[in-house]
Amino acid sequence: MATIKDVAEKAGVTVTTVSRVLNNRGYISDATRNKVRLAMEELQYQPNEIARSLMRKRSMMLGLIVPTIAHPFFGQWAYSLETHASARGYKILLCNSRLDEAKEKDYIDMLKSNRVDGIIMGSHTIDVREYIHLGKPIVTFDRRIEAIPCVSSDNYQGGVLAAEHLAAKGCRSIAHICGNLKLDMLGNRRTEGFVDSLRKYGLEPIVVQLGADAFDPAEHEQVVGSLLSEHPEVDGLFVSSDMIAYQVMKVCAAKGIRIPEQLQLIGYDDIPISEWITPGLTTIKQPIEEMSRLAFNIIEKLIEGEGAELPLEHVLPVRLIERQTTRQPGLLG
Amino acid sequence: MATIKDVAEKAGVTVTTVSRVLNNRGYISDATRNKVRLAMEELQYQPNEIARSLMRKRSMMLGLIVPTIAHPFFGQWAYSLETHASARGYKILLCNSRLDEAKEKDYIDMLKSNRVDGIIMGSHTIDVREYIHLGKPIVTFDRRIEAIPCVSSDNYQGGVLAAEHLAAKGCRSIAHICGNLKLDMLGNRRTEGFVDSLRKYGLEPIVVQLGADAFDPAEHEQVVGSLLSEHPEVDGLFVSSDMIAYQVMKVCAAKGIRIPEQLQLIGYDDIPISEWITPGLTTIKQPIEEMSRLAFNIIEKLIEGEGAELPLEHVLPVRLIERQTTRQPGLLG
DNA sequence: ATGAAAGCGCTAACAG
DNA sequence: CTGTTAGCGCTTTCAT
Repeated sequence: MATIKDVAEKAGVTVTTVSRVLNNRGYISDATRNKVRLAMEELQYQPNEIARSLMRKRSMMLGLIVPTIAHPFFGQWAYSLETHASARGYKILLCNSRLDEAKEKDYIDMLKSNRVDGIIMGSHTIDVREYIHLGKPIVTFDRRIEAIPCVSSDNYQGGVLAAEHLAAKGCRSIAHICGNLKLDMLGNRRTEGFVDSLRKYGLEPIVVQLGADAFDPAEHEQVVGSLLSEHPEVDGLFVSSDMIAYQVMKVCAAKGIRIPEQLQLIGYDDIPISEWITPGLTTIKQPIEEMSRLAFNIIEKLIEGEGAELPLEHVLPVRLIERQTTRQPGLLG
Repeated sequence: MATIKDVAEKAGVTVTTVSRVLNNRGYISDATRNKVRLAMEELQYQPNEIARSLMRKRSMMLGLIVPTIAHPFFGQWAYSLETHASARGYKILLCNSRLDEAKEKDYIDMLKSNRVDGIIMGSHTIDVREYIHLGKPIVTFDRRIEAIPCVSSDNYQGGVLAAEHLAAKGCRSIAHICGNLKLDMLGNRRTEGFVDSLRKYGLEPIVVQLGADAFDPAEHEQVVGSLLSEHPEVDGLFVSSDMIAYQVMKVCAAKGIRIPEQLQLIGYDDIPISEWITPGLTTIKQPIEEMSRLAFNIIEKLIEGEGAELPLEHVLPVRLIERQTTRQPGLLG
């Protein structure tokens, strides 16, 4: 590939001059500017961003760590994030941590070595907590770590909404399936909100945690299966993601449990499909677009050194989307 | 951040020596090696990969261009790809082209400027075809461009399988919804295979194309809606992605069309949810894992300069997964 | 076994 | 308005 030097020689000027027209800095006569432009054209010159990054100490790269981009929620989130980032000239380095401590650490090291300007973490395990003392802008999603800014949706409120909805729909025997509560994610507050709220109604839900491998469908199915077998009396179920809700549907279909007549179901996230399938999934909608925009804005501010006055917690509202996996008003018993 | 120079000073050696222990090259006494190691520890030194890339002319970065990572198929694909890449020390730069010509070009320029070692294109528009004369390793997914290696699944066969299945299930009035055929993607062969095959049965399907904005749910819904309104006789429908199949389900639910009794439906991709929902979606499964591994292997070979003997087309088999949106054997009329 | 020096491609004073 | 020079952090001959 042509370098700035090649362009300079072809145009009969020095590299400084070429650099000037490249960056629109300082005075250049139209004549030389045109000569340089022409040389660039002819050589199909493309400035080497690696060299620029080295010089400027600014890579315009952001590290994005998610548990897995294959999960629809993180896919949408990453999409929005990348859209905002690229609109501002930032590129995204994609990392799938699989919620694995060692991998997370390796990715963080990798991102530091590659001198990304900032890191957006949608994933962190227990161990990574004390590990993040990189004097580098970070923002987390749904994970509070010390003095690191965090954007999340109102998980507690999401749990409350689900609880109130099931209670209002007449459920008496309620269960809840959530991710591993040991992972210390704000998502756990969904469970807290749900349980706290139900207790106000004098109800005590059965709570089941999924294993450490948070994205193993087979394990999920097994957990759902034994819950419904051991507790056939359950008539209301709140799960912590739409994906799990679908697995509940599968198990129910196999067991002949009708939704919502015998079991009312509420998911979390509101991924696009939830609106399309039959019965439509009642779920708690997270404001993905706002969350990703906010996360980007924060990291950009941090990079620009304007992070001082930013609050650490950014909690965005959620809302319950009522569809057909919970009973319709007319059918209320 | 500490530089190699800081380490050298702290250890009382020159940068050359530090570089040596960093790269395990040449002779170093154990004594100095340890001194250097210690200094690195104390300074929390992390080699600057940007400087290394500049020097080595090798960034260990791969550009990944997809229409949108928010689509479950590309999400899964990108996940697998990143898994293979990171296992071999490569990083992934994520680009969402939105199937927009201008954006694609910009991304390609960006990737060239950033000196990625190779590009994996899961997206290309008409215009980008002649644009790709970057003397850089590329592999495409589902898109044949001149002398560029391409991995795809057997799209034509996918169409054939769908046609045979619908015909065997007794459908007489068949329709097909596909992406924009102008986009010259191998995915179009699904339509060809489908139509060719049906004609052998003396059937002529109605073919409806989606608009240019391939991922606009509202538009999809509208297209599906008018197809089913204008052709109430349709009893078999093959759509080119599971996501569209779900929208068909929504429209059918609204119109009171029962699946599979009145309308049999086949999707494409076999995203995870398709197995869980009720009725389970009959669909054509693409071997995502193999396709991503192959794509990575090819790009790696290309980067290593061993691409000469590689064939240009890599077509992997698909298979039909029969579920409940097509009639069960026992119910055959 | 270690060091000195040049250079990767680019930017940024400082001259003139 | 343009050129000279130094340097970003690292690797790599070539000496010693």
